[in-house]
Amino acid sequence: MKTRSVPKISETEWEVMRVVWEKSPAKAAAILERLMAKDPTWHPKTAKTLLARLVKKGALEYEASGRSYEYRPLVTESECVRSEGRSFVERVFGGALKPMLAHFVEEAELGPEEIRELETLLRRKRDKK
Amino acid sequence: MKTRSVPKISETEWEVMRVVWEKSPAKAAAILERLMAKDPTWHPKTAKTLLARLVKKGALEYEASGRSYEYRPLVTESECVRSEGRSFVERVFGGALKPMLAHFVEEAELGPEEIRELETLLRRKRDKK
DNA sequence: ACCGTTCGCCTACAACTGTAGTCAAGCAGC
DNA sequence: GCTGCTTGACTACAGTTGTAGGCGAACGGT
Repeated sequence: MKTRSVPKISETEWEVMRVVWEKSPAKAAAILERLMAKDPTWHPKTAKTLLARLVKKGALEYEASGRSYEYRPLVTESECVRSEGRSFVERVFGGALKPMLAHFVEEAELGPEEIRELETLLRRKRDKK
Repeated sequence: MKTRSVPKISETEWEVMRVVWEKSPAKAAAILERLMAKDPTWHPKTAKTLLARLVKKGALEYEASGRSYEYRPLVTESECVRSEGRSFVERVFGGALKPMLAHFVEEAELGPEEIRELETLLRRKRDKK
């Protein structure tokens, strides 16, 4: 699996990307609407600029559809999540995964339900190994 | 515990901060030396600039010691880790902790040793709850 | 006392970010 | 067919980040 390098998605751009992943393919207007639903302070122009930048970065592509564009992702959410995750662990924990997991397990507000799910994941991981 | 807002530490600044946390209090020269030990491409001037910026941001303070400065952190590593962690989960997972943990458990290269430690953490978490 | 070395201070500068305004072209209704 | 709203293209602009250069003061050796 060739990890064709994922473009670096900035903080605000992630917000946009998450909408596009969710509703792809989506028109700018629809994306904006969704963004504003979550956070009414979004300005149309700002969203537009970000879409354009994401296209330039190669994170999105568009296809003209009548008067407007339909955007769709060029990178998958998991790719980006993996990439951001790696960079995060690298930056904050110097690459050490276990301390990172330990930290979050401590921090997290997890219900017993979720804890059990994670335990299952770990067990499977251990066995499969 | 008043979460006096942690200044935003950038990618490269984290590298510097990790050294300072490790060796505090430390003179610029010592910090630079440590940085170069890990990555010889560090330029003295660059490190200096970052130290100054971190001071301006309120992440470090210094105290004159003879001809040079001794730097020491004004924010603890855990504070910063918590803060970065929150922002990361927010940005990439929309705030959902469990999916985040699940992701890393899947991704991670963990030895059976480490898996057991994590299982223990989870168990304790569950019982204590 | 002089000179090179060391430091910190200020400056530079391009790329990237967040945030938004201007402009021109086109479709939509009157 | 003309007018106005929609939409994308281009422009703006300050703040942050990565990377470093120049300058002047002080230190340390000769």
